[in-house]
Amino acid sequence: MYRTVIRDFSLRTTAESGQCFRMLPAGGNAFTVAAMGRLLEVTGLPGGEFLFDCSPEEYEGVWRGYFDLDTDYGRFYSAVPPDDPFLSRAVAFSRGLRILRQDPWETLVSFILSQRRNLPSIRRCVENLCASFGERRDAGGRNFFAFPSPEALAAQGPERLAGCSLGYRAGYVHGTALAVASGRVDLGALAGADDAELLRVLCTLPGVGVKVASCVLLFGYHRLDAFPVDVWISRVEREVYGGAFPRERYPGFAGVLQQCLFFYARSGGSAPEAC
DNA sequence: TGCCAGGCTTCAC
DNA sequence: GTGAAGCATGGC
Repeated sequence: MYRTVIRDFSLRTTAESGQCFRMLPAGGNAFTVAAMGRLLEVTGLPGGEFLFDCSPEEYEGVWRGYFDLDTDYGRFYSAVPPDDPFLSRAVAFSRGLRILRQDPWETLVSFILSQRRNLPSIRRCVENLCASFGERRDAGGRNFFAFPSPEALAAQGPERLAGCSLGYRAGYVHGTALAVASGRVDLGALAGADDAELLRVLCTLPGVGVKVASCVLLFGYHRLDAFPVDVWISRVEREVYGGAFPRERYPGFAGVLQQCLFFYARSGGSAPEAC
């Protein structure tokens, strides 16, 4: 067990913001996280304290980085100008949200699955994939399934993947798994590419367009300039910003604000009449 | 029951 | 180059 105080961190907001699909409520203020081939339970305590059910070494070596706890998010939020009341409300509503440093492969497949689905449905698909083709692991007496490797998914036919309720996306996942498992696309080497090159290469994968690739940049490669535009953000841009969100005003962290806007919009946030 | 969901691909034009 | 249709399935 490891107990520590963390500023500007909300488990619930981070878990429910739609950036990850295996961070689930575990009763009270606790959440379980399956990531990086590990299972973790985190509990929010009074006074900004958090209890991690892992050793101090694992916290320092794995989870501190995964939750991006060394980044000062207060700096991002305080940069929001008062002349943008909608964004100000979105940021206040999303306080404590952090952009997780997720595995690029898991992020890539998860967001291929996300197209034309809602969050509960995506979570179910991801869990189906893990239970069917992921490696069974034991975490201190609790069993869970790691996210399946590219090789494991490439070895399945699309029809077997479709058995996980992937629908027409089964072919996309299979084709992408083949490209990664064969080495045609090297997700590790792409960590050294600039944003434009990374986006370009990801868009060569089946089922990956600009939106999915942008999500992989933001959530899998921690490129905080990436700004995925989905149906919710598109709606906000159209109804609040007259066409396009001024992302150029927020160099280096527009993606953080995108996630706040997405979370706020999905939660029912709407523009005031004055906007 | 019907609409919609963190879109992408294909095919006219 | 651009716009529209088609796509599988589940949640609400």
